[in-house]
Amino acid sequence: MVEITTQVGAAAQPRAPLSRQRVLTTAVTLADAGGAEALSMRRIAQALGVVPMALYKHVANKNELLDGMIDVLVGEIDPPADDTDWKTTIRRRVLSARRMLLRHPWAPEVIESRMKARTTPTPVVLEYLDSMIGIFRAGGFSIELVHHAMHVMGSRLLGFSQELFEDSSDREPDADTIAPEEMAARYPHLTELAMAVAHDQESVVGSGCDDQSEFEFALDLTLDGLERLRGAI
Amino acid sequence: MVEITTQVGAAAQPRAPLSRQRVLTTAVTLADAGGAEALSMRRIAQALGVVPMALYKHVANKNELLDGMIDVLVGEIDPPADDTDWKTTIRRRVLSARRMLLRHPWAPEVIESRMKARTTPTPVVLEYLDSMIGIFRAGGFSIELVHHAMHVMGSRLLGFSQELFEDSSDREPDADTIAPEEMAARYPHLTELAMAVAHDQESVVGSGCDDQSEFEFALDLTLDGLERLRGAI
DNA sequence: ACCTGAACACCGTTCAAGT
DNA sequence: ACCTGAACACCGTTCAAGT
Repeated sequence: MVEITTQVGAAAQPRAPLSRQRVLTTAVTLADAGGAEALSMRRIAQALGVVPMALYKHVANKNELLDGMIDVLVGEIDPPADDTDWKTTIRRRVLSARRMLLRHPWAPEVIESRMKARTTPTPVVLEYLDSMIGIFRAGGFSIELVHHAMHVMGSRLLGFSQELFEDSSDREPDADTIAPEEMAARYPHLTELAMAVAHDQESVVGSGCDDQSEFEFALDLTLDGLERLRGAI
Repeated sequence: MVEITTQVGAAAQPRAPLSRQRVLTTAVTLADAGGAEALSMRRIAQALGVVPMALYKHVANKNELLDGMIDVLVGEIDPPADDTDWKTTIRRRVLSARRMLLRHPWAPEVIESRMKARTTPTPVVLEYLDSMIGIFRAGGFSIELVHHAMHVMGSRLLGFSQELFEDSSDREPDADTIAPEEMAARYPHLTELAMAVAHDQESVVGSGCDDQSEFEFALDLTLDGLERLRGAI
């Protein structure tokens, strides 16, 4: 009964042989479905129909697996266009990174935790950063200003500077829900802002705040600020 | 033997009675020393000389404990000055938040993970955000622009927009160290930048990149950009 | 009524015993 | 030589048994 899957072929190999790539993409799929907390060596192995120890032939340990997953994500970011100005190229690429991130909401947390620990980013990430720097340089930025620019862009380079709070659906149940009138009394400014935003978009069904255009607003404010400094620093 | 610590006093109570505050500050101290991964209910209990289950009288579960720890950190941010303009007030407060964060390097990861999950931020965080919004409003910002501003500031409000990579000391050992000449060949732009930064600060002993001034550069670029829009939006 | 030890259902990773 | 089951040292949390 247990042997059913392997006894058919002459070579007696599992249907699709395990590979680093297959381990990584399975892990990404698992995280997409269940979040970062659903990622365990044991569960990945189970999803692949394999004993947990089999994974250790393809990744040294869990941290290396997480690094590999980040590489998979960076690979999903569109390559730079080479037929337009620096600003458009950077803008498109960052927005592509953001789209990637929306497909993998667990990524910021994992990237955050891994960037704290690693000695050097993986070659894939280095290549990506190098390419970004190259775009600024080709656009006429001094190396000093490029350095500032990379810091200013910060995590936006990888598609996020985290929204302080995710949208309201899909949350843990809230223990201490507060009455709206008490909310308004205690946090008057927050309430004013929430009402203004809601009123602004009364036609839209959603959360009352368009994260995408807010992201673009921040991105453009930053890019415009950098452009103003180009040549001056 | 086991009874030694409790049999002395008449009331037979542990030396310092457990309290939510003591649980939280102990957890913060533990994380400061060992990072986010060192934070376990069992270890916190051990540090308090208590059985793990005793913690559950003061926090509902680990997530609520993490939220409580974030509240402790927000409490460390200096209150706003009220004798100066909006820009100085925001700037000082954000820099105070950043100093808090430098004392607690595990915080961004924890904040990131908790903000993904919670329904509503804790009252302490809400109060902090409300106060920030109030400063912008008092500075003559329209509610629409304040909304944009809060998004633009993003995680910088809590003292971080994460440095993509931490400084080089205190890292995991690096498996695949690369030869400098191969580094230069593969990542020319990255190398140019690294060299320029190193040369820039040859007098300084440290990592060759002043994170503090880079943070301030990004902060000021953002604040200046917002000021330019004040009144226009 | 209160407290808590043991237990449950998990982890990542090691390692020796099996083929 | 290769593979892997069992084991180790952990988790967060439940719950019944003890006082």
